Amino acid sequence: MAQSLPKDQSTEQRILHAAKTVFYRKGLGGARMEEIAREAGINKALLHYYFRNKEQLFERIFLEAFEQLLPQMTAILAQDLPLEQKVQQISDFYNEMLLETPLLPVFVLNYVQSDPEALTKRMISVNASKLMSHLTEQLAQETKAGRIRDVAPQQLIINLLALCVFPYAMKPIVTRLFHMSEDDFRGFSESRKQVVPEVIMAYLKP
Amino acid sequence: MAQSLPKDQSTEQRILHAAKTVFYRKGLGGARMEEIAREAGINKALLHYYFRNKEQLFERIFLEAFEQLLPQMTAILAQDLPLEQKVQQISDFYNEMLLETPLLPVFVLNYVQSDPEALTKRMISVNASKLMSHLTEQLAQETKAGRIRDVAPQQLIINLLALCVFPYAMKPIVTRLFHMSEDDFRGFSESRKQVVPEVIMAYLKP
DNA sequence: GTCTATAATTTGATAGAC
DNA sequence: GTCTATCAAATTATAGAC
Repeated sequence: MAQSLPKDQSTEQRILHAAKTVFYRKGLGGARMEEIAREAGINKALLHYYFRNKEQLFERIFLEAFEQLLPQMTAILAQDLPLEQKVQQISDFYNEMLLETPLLPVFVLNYVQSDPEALTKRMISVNASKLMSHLTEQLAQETKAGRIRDVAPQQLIINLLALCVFPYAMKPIVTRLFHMSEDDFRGFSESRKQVVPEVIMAYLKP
Repeated sequence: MAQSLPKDQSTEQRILHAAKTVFYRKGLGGARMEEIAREAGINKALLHYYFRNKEQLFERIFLEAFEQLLPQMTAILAQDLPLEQKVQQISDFYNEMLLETPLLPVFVLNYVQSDPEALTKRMISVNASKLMSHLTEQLAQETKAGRIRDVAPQQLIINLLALCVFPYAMKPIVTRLFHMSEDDFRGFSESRKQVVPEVIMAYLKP
């Protein structure tokens, strides 16, 4: 615990940061403990001293990543706000977060796809029942008031998530396809903040 | 299971099919040659007899997968058709193809993300210049004619691809989130064929 | 073409000194 | 807490018989 460096990160913190870097890029199967250790500036033995094994270290990284993906959207949707504001908040949140962590979506999706029990064994219940009923009710009200047309809540959620997340999942392809520099992509990301709500609200327009 | 069937697939075909199954699910790093051999009903030695090493086998699978992702859309967009029909064709194509091969998107995206040179070293030029100029012109015409509003071609392409592909990239999460059976998901996929063009055309509406 | 057996590496994990 | 050295298991790849 007693770390000599006052302002520097603790060894555990550096390990977690290194693990994130390597796991995000290579996945569980492709990542090497050796590489994580090197990235953290230590050796394998010390890595195993902090985290008994690879699985345990991965678990830590994966859960934190997953938490940033779905729950954030459900949290915003659960608020008591006009629909349009929710959509804007979600768009802002994802586009800002994923500009900083563009590897996160594919990292999560890849592991979920590779391990059929990735979600079940962690009781990631994705407690959507309450959320869905809340959203369904809000949509019904807005529809009744004639402010939006009648659409399925599931389709809305999927569309919203797709428009927010997918551009980052394909970042390497997007940048190559459109000959974007890192700066270009930042501008693109910024523009998505407006485009996503535009698309969603146009879709909802009566 | 002796494979003495005359019209049955050749050994090479069965290997490729097995490799697809395993690579799609586990990725390059997570896949085991042993598992591919078992899936193909042969042993490792014979696997190496047909494909010298893992990389070479993977290359074959990856390139075929990538070809199904982007080029199909560009091919449809390059046709001489009204915009709305193109969008519908693209929606139909992806939703039908990905219902059968839902693991494909994450497989491709994961490898592209894991290897920074995945695209460059294969001169996957993604020759979009010609496509982009063609699409840009069509959008300009439709805009001038007052049939659609003025939107950036890049945003349109990304939106279209996101709406088509992302639901399958998140299939495990979607099914869990909405408590869908395989049959439910088939219905969901079918409904996407209409939803995607609805969203896109609403976005384009003046 | 297909197999068994085995070589050659890689890699996750541990032992033990400091 | 951190390191060096090393083990044990897993995994890719090859040799050689049939």
